[in-house]
Amino acid sequence: MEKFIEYVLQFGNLNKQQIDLIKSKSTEIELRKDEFYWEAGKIVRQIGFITDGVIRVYYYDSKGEENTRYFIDENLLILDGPNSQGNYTPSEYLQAITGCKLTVFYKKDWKEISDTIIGWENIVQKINNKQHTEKIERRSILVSQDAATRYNEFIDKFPTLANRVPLSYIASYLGITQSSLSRIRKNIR
Amino acid sequence: MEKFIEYVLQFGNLNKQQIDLIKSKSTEIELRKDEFYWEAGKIVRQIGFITDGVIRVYYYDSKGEENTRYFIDENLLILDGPNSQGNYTPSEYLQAITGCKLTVFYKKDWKEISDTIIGWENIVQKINNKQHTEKIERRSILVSQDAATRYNEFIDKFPTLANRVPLSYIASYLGITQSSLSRIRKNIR
DNA sequence: TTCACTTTTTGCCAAATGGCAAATGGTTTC
DNA sequence: GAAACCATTTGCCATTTGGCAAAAAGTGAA
Repeated sequence: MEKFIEYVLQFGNLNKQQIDLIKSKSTEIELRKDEFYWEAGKIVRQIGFITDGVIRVYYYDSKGEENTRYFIDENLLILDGPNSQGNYTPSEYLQAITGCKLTVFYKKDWKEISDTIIGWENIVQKINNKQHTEKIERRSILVSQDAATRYNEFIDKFPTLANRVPLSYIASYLGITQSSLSRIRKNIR
Repeated sequence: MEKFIEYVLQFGNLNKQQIDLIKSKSTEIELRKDEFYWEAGKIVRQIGFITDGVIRVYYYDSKGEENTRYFIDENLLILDGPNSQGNYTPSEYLQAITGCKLTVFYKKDWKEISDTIIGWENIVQKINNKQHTEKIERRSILVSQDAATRYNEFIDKFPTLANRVPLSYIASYLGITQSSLSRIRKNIR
């Protein structure tokens, strides 16, 4: 919980009363390895903030191939549809690839926070924009560099992940086959 | 101008008075081919909406190579920093690659619209989120598919562009060399 | 038209990557 | 420990892509 507050305070000020409101509406949950946070086609009922662990976001492309779009790690706010109102049904899967801890807010409570705290929407928007920008920048690297460089970028960004998650996930994120990734790792050794 | 109003109305309702306010604050500008809309390092002073033409977004990577991050075409709202407030200095270049027409709003006027029209920020946020999502999805395709497929996606998305802009821009967007792209086009013919 | 300049295509070869299958290594279950 | 199962590495070869330079095609100015 504290992690979430601390994170939010980077984007705007909150007084004690407001912080208490947020705390009172939050719930801590844990996901076991391989458990899903979202599943494509199922309505999303909560807003989540990852405090520990890593989640993998993937989808199925037009050929039915599974594609890892990105990994999301600590200090990331998982909003849902455009503005977290109404029902949202994602087309992606969000799966915990390590044990994860999240601070979550049910839609109704989130709305109450929005309605009560002036400036809350603005803060959330700032966070959302920052996250989007980072995602696009990371994706850009994945397009313009060769596979070994892409893998190194991945290692820089997720140093603890390289040896903890299936190679196939990483390969799919980098846009190469598992065999190629295995050979790249061999060369680095 | 009408194009902008029409676009905005897809995301929320506005009454005549509100529409008139927006119209009164807008300016139409044109960019000649190759002219810059943004330049890295220069403060952005306006919010723009493209009604005609195509703009290329590029940056220089750590090796000093120019990389085309994406093309933006009609009906795209070019916001600046997280919430279009204060001064924002981009690290990207936005260059018109065809003649372009834009509806623009100066920061001060944009703020007045925000302050006057209740729900405006919400509409803008919806637009922004939609645009971000589309960008990420397009980038995803660029990572997971082979070069010919990527080029076909590009043609689908920007059918009029293929023969109007330098090959090097397209190649850089697709993450391949110009020679490779030339060969891919040869195979398609 | 001719010249100068830029963009695109092509040839050649090296390097990177994919596809497939077998071998190896690790983990879990009984 | 043995067997079954899954993940990773490796070999082999075909295909794709890159790097470089020259040729060809296109463009604009005089």
